[in-house]
Amino acid sequence: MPKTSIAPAKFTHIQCGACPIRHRAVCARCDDQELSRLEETKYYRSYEAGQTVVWSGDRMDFVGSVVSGIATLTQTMEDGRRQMVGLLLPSDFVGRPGRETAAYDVVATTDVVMCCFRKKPFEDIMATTPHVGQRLLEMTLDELDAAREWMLLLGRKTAREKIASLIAIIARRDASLKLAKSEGQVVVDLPLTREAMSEYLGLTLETVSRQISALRKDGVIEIEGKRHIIIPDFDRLIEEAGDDSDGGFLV
Amino acid sequence: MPKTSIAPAKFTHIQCGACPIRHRAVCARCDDQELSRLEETKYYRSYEAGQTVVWSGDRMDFVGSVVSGIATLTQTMEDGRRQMVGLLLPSDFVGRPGRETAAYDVVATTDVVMCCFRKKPFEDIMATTPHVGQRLLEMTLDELDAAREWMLLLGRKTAREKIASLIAIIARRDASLKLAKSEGQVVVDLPLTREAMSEYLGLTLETVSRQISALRKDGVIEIEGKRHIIIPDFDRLIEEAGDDSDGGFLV
DNA sequence: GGCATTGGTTGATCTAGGTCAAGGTCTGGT
DNA sequence: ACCAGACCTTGACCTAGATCAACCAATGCC
Repeated sequence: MPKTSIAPAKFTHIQCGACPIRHRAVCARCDDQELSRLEETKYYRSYEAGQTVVWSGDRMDFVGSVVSGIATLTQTMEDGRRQMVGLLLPSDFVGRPGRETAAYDVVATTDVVMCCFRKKPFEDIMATTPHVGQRLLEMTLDELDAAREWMLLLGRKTAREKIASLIAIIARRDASLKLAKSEGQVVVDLPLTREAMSEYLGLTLETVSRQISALRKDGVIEIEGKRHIIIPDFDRLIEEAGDDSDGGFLV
Repeated sequence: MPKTSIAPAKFTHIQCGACPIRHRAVCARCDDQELSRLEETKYYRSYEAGQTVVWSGDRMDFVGSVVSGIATLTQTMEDGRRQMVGLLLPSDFVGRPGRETAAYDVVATTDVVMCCFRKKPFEDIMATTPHVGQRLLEMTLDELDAAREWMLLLGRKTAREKIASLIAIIARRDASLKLAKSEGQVVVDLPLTREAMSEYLGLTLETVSRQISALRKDGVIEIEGKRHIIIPDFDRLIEEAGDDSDGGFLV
């Protein structure tokens, strides 16, 4: 495609044309030259469920975003205590421009496809294309907000509130939500094992299991199988989560 | 001291000439025009210890950075449980470009001087001056890292480890460190009450008090008065903090 | 100087959640 | 069909930290 004159506000997305979710993607109004420079270095990688994408401390020479599946960022202490510090859903960004080595373990929780860019060219484009950096700033600020909400959860919520919060958080970001919500109830498929939930919430997996059972017994949620959850009354769940600010979403 | 000619390679900082700490400030290599645009909207505000700078949910039409003193970001649940989610030391940035209302209570823990810019002009400058956004991205990424370290602390560390971690964190950012370190021991003045510490750490203030006493009894720290702490062996403190990655600082 | 207030310590007791242990259920492989 | 292994649940018991309460030491105010 030949470069035409000054295009009228082209909204292009760095990651790729194929990535289904655009609204949170690293996006830019790039001209063709910029786009092609990125396209050159773009590539896809797939990971199987359970596979580690990068180990904390390892050299990480790419950045990217999750196209499909779910990955986590986790910190580990010497004695093995683990705390999840990031939950990466499709469209989320991975990697830090300007950093050499990974600061956290990145693990594929389900099968994951990622859209990657080698870091060096990406950084070059960031330096020359303000849009990219601006979008990245926006996304990083969102992540910081999420981290702070998460800190309240870790520091002050009870186990029951933590579980309710997690279910609400996942429900809010789950695509299935929009469909099911209109039918009066919210349905979620938990993409995490009980152990992963415990690492997210700062609990043991036994406590997670018990509190899920308790919420079921009290009618806050219904469970089919292990992972499929029906929320008959979302407001009730929010109440159980003890959320003050509900993330400004869906209430 | 009279102002001399145009300094070579102007590294100017948005916040102001007076702000003592420059390395973490929102900095830019601005030309004179850009600088003057910012100068126009710059102003200082002082707050007394204990005073609330902004309430969560309030309109916040400025951004700024801490010049002196210490402020905190805190989240509160309906029933009054409180969790600190940000500790703002001199040079730290406050406020989120692109957001209308404050998401957290901002409280001056000590007397605080802040260097502020009205948000609208600041955002305009961000849009036209890439350096500013780039610096802000860098700072936000640092904050995100700090938040994730904090999440590990909240989710997995024992009360004793939390206290040791907090002392280490403050010591690392304390200016007095450099002097004292060279003399073989590290000296810190805790800028927080026991209650503020408990809100930082997700503990009660009684537990904070007890664990500080315990660390003193075990010789990890020495205490003069209530707030003045001497760390005879910083490595020992780090060990007590259970830190895996020690923030890449001072070890 | 007396007294209230704020910030801190310490003790006694209670409990939410951790730990240890025994099963249960599902899935895939042979 | 049987088995192994991952994943989950539930029970019994224990402990770190919360809660409740008394008290101490500065500081500021009249």
